[in-house]
Amino acid sequence: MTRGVRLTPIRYQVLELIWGSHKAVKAYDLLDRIKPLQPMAKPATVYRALDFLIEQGLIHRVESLNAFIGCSYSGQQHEQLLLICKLCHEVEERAAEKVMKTLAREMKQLAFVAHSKSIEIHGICIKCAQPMVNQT
Amino acid sequence: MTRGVRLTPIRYQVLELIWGSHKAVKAYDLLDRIKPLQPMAKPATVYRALDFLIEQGLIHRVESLNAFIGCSYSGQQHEQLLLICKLCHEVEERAAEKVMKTLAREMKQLAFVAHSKSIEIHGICIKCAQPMVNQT
DNA sequence: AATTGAAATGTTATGGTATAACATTTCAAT
DNA sequence: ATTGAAATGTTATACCATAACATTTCAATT
Repeated sequence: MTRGVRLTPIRYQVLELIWGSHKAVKAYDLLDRIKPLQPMAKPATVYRALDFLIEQGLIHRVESLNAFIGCSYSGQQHEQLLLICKLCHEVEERAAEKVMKTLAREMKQLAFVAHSKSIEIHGICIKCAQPMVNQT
Repeated sequence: MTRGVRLTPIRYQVLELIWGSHKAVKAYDLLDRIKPLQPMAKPATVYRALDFLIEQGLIHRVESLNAFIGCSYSGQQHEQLLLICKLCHEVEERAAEKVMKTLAREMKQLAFVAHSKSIEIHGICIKCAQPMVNQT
């Protein structure tokens, strides 16, 4: 039986597109952008690749945007929060260990067994806030 | 100019339906369920009511479910996390002040100005875990 | 009581997101 | 060469959400 995980051309192309953007990417935008490479591509093509990449921990789904972002800590731990800038739309991933620890303590206290977490913060990133400061 | 906020029949009916459920409710389910009361109702009818109720802080959108849940702390603070049980599908809202404080500290350190937060934890709630324990 | 203007609702249409179901192909292990 | 699971192709459809414009409601004003 084959046991190796296969990063096929389609999957790789989707991954490249996602990793090439610091903004979250939408499934149908991905579809448009892989069509030149994979003229046969249809929604299912993209969604299957996305499912695979998420399973492998190579990308994350951004629930509040219905979009996808490359994982900055691939292979490592899998607790992170996402900082989503309303201005530049860039998404930053942070491990935020203290937050996660506090959260874990809280869950334990409530006897809630967490399987997965979606922590998404919308606001203004430092790069977008800085220029405003300079306009004194 | 009218300044009072108006909880019209449609809005009230939608709110009642959402508050009557401990599970997150989908927009089109709401549509089906208000149709007996409001035969004219269409998707926009429901989505407008939902927008209003969210603005007023009476309900929350559950991003990871594309669904809506009543707010347990209406009118008060508005930092909360949602615990979503995979088994019974009930959603519990928690203020989790320690978590929020830790998160605020983290945001400050990163100079990220948070406007809104979506913190959704999927797992098994205490009520659903308990029965398993009893099956010794 | 009539006027008025904003808020709310009615209505039609469409766009965006995602998956089910079944057919076919690929590919590594045998 | 065979084979069987994984991947992909293909068609269809379901689900989620909003745009745009028409009409109605209703409280404040005249």
